[in-house]
Amino acid sequence: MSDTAASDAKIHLEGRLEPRDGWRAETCTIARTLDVLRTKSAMLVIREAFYGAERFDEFVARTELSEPVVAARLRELVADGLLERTSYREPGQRARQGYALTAMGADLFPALAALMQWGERWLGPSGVRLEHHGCGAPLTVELRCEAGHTVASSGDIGLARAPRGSR
Amino acid sequence: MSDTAASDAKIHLEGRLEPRDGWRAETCTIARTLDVLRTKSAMLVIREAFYGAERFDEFVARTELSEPVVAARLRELVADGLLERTSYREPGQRARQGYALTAMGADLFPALAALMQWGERWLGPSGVRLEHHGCGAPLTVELRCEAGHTVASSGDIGLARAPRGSR
DNA sequence: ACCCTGACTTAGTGTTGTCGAAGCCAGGTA
DNA sequence: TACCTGGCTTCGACAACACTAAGTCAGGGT
Repeated sequence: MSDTAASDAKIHLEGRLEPRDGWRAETCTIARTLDVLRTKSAMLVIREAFYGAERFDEFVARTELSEPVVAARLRELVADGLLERTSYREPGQRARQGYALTAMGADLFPALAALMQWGERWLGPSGVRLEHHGCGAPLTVELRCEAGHTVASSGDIGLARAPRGSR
Repeated sequence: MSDTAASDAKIHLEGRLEPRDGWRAETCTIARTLDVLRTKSAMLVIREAFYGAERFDEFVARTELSEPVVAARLRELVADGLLERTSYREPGQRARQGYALTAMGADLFPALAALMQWGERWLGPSGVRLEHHGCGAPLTVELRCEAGHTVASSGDIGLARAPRGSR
């Protein structure tokens, strides 16, 4: 556990991310994001895409979901732009279809990694971990501000109205 | 968007996080984590806890969920150790109950922030953003390895069996 | 020409999540 | 003491999600 969390129990965002009110569900990015990742099964499909699954069967076997569910999720995720269809041909086989993450889908990686990190920390180790290719050091997800500070935990974070037109 | 993503479209974890097989659903941290965050409504409740909600009504009003659902999620999240009951008394009022994030719950912040960041990037801006208290600079979620490198995207990441007994 | 395999779809059914409306209880205020 | 408010719980109905089992279809191999 160490330094990061647990040093400050009972935080609930001091300063409270005040300007809550006035921007509700329609606006909220988290709600909108959860609408795209509709369900748990979608997350599992995406997880397997990261783990390298490409073919329908692989998704079915590895997610341990039923075929209809996998088919539905793949269709939706393609429609939403997280995955795209690819086709490939193994020698002596007919052309087959596969699925690959788009840039949009691949960019979910930090979120997946954050969930993974939380699970490792609080639900116990799983026996696998992410590491940086090349240097082999374990990966962590961190919050940093553009001024370069590493932000410890939810303590000193504020919610601000974004300056209009800023990305 | 800049440098981080989209520079490398169509990645699906090069190197493919190979050792997939042999560790399945029971083991997988992501699946276990999603079991705790059962449903979308649980995430919304946690989101509001971060935004400073403490009282039952606040959760109901702000999550826009029904009372029975909020009651059920709060009960479960308390049972799972993400929230804890508090009691407080406003002057001239009777003692009331509230809910606050525990260290375990608060530690989910990076995951929420990562989802938020993804949503802002790919689903369009919402008008709010997170910033570092004190310095006021916007926050980002980053993957870094312990050797200090910032890892661009899912490109150069590997999955390794964790050395036994490591945290 | 026939069979096989991969990639799905369709049909029927059970489970889980959510909702609105209403009810209940405890502690304060009037 | 009677009423009000916050914080729930109960009820009945509905929609979303998942599962099993079976069927379809296209292309290759034999």
